[in-house]
Amino acid sequence: MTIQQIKYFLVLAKELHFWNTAEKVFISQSSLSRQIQALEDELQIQLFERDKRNVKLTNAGKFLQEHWTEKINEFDQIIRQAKKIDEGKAGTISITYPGSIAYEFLPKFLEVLSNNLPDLKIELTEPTDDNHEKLLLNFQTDIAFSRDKIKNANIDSHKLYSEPICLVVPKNHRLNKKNLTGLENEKFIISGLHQTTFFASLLRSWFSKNGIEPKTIIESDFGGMIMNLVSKGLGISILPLSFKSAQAENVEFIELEEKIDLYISWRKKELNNTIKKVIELAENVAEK
Amino acid sequence: MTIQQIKYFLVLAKELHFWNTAEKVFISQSSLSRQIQALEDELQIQLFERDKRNVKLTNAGKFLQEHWTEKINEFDQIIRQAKKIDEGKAGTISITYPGSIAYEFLPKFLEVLSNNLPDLKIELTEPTDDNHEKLLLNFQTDIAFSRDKIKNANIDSHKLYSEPICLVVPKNHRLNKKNLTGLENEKFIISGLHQTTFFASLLRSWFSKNGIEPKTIIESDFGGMIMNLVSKGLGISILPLSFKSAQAENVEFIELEEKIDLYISWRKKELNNTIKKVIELAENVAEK
DNA sequence: ACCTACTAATGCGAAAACAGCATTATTTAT
DNA sequence: ATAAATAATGCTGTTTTCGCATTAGTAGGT
Repeated sequence: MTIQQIKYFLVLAKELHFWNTAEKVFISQSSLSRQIQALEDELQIQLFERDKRNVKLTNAGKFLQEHWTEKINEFDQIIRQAKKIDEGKAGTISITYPGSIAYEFLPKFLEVLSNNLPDLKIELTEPTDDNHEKLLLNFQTDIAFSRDKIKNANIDSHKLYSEPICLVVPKNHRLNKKNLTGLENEKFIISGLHQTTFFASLLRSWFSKNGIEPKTIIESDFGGMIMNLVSKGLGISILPLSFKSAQAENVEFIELEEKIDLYISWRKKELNNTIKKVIELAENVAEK
Repeated sequence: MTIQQIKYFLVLAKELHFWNTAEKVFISQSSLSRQIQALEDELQIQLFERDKRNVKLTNAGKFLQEHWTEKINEFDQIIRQAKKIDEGKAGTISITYPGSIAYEFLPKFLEVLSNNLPDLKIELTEPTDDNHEKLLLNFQTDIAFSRDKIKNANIDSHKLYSEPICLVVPKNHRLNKKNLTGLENEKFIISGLHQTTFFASLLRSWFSKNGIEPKTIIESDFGGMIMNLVSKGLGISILPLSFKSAQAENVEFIELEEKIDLYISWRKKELNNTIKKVIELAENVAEK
C-alpha cells in the first residue's frame, strides 16, 4: 500500500470519476483504475461500487475517506517537521508572536538570529486567536511568544521579561504621570474587551480595578493603528511600553503600575537543535 | 513511499541492525538496505547515520520513529474498522460490558443477536476501568454497555433500563425486607470503594446516605465470586438485581430503594449498518 | 602489523510490477 | 439504431524490486 495510492483514492472519492481524477493526478485512466483495484485487493475492502457508468463510495469507502484525509494530513505535517530537523541550521523555523513585540523585542531578536544563524529561514506569523498550544503541538509553529504562560505537560514556557503597560495620550494632553484623575471621562481606543486574548483580559481587570467603565469609541487590535489614532486626538489608549519604540509622532506614554510579561514557549523534548539554539538566543536578547 | 517501507523503518529503528531486521521482516539484507535508501531518497531526509559497522538514528529519524509509530497504529486501527464495515453482517463487532449484566441481560441479548445475525462474530470484553469513551473513539470497541451515561459530543448514549440494587445475604439471615436494622455491624464483601467505577461511587454514596461505615472484609469485583462467598456465610454484599438470575444457591436478594441504570453507547455518525442493527436489537431486548 | 569476523552497500540477472495505448464492454441519451 | 460516455482489460515495453554473491570498510584479537 502506497501513500500515493491513498492520495489517489482520496481524490477519486471526491471526484467520483476516473477520467477526471486521472487527469488531476497526472496518470492515465487505466493506471488509476488498476491502482484503485490494487488498493482494494490489498485491503480486501471494496471501496467503490461501480458499474460501467457510475462510481459511488461504499460505506467502508466513506469511512476511509473521512479518516484517511485526517491521517494523511497529519502524516505530511510530521514529514515536514522531520525535514526541518534534518536541515538544521539551513532549514526553516516558524515563530508566532503578539503584535506588541513587533517594535522592540522582535527586531532586536531577529538581528541576533541573522548574525548567529545566517542561513536559517524564519517564518513569522501573528495569530489572531491565542491558541499557541495547539499550534505548537500540531507542529504548525516551533516557537511561540505570548503574553501569558502556556500550561501544558508537553510544552515548556519561560518568562523572558516584564514591562509596564502605559496610558497612551496625545502630546500635551491634560493627563500626565502625576495627574491621572478623570480617566472615566476619556474616550478609549482599545482592542475589543470581549476578546479572549490575555491582553484583553488584563485590560478588563485593570478597568474594573480602577472602577472605570471605559467609553470605547474605536476598537482595533493593531497597535500601530491605535497610536496613529491617538496622535490625531481621537482618544487615548493603553499599550505595553514596547510600543514607545515605534516612535510615533505626537504621542506620549505614561507608565502605569500594572505590568505585563512576555513568555517564550516550545515543545518539551524538542529534537531540533536549531530550535533549541534559537530559544537560547531569544533568552540572551531578553536578558540584556 | 510504502506503508511497508515505514514499517521496515520502524523495525530497523528499534534493532539498529540491518541483518537482524531483515530476518525479522522476512526480506534479504540487501533488499532492506535498498528500501531504506529509497525511503531516505524520497523524503530527502537522512534517517540513519551508518558506517560500515554501526547504525544510529539521526534526530530526524528519532522524531519520525516516535510519530510514525503512533500514526501507523492509528492507520491500522482505521483499516480494521473499515474492514468491519465492509464485511457487515458476516464481520465482527466488539462489545464491552459491566460484569453485572453477564447473568441476565447479556445472555438474552446474545441469543437474539445470534438469531437475527447468525453470521456475525462478537468480541466481548469486560474493561477493568471505565474509559468506554476512549475505547469507542479509538475504534477499540463498537458498542459499550455501561452503568452511567457517556457524555461526549461524538457519542450517543441511551438508557436501556433501570433495576434496583439489592442486599445479598445468605438464606435465613436475620435481615429481611422489613428489618434492615443493624446494617453497620455486618461484614461486607464488595468491590473496592476507592475505585472510580460508577458502581463503586454509587455504593459510596449509598453507605454515606445511610450513615454506615462498612466493615469490608473482602474486596472483589467479580459478582460470581461475591455470591459464592455470601452463600458460605462470610458476609453480605450489595449487587444489582440482575445477579439474582445467576440462581446462586443459598443466597437471598433484598431489594433496596436505590436504582441503577444500564446505558448503551456508540459512536455518533456510525457508518456500519450492522452496528446500527445490533443497537436496535439491544433496545428491543431491553424493552421487553 | 596482520588476520579475522562483522556488517552495510553494491553489481547483476531474473522476476515482478507498472505505465500507458488501444480496445472492449456496457450503459445512457438521442 | 446510433452515438457518447466511461470503467475495465489485453498487451507491450519500461521500471522497479528481489535475492545472491561479492565488495569494502571497521573493530578487535594476536
